[in-house]
Amino acid sequence: MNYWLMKSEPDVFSYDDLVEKGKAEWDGVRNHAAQLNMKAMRKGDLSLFYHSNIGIEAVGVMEIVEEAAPDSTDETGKWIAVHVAPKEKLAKPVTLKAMKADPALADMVMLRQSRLSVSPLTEAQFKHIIAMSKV
DNA sequence: GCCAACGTTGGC
DNA sequence: GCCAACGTTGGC
Repeated sequence: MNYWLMKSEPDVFSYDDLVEKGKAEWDGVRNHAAQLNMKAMRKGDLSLFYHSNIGIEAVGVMEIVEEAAPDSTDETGKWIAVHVAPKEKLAKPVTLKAMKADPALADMVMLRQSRLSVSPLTEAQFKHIIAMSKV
């Protein structure tokens, strides 16, 4: 099982929007590194849902329910998307500030490459962030 | 194939 | 609104 972190601007698509829909295509990713990460996703993998720009914090956990398939919003046929479903809303959001301040997360890919919209997490990083959300 | 110019993302 | 990081485009 692998762990991921995926970003969305909440005024476009928020975690609550995902909860309302029940299941959604994670489309519109137009970056090769992010695409590679999505291709590596397997059914049952878990991902943090991170709100960029507004909130700037991890707010929930979602599950990959369908592996990479053509992005329905893409007409060129070059890009893929995965489908996700909400799993658990974090009791308390974990802010970027808190993640940056925590030495246990110093190697997080997202912290090192802030513009990457889909990035991997180690199991330890994932569990650490979940623990932070429960304090 | 290199690199300058430009556009976009995302945090502050 | 600004700026850093970084991806893309286009001229050579």
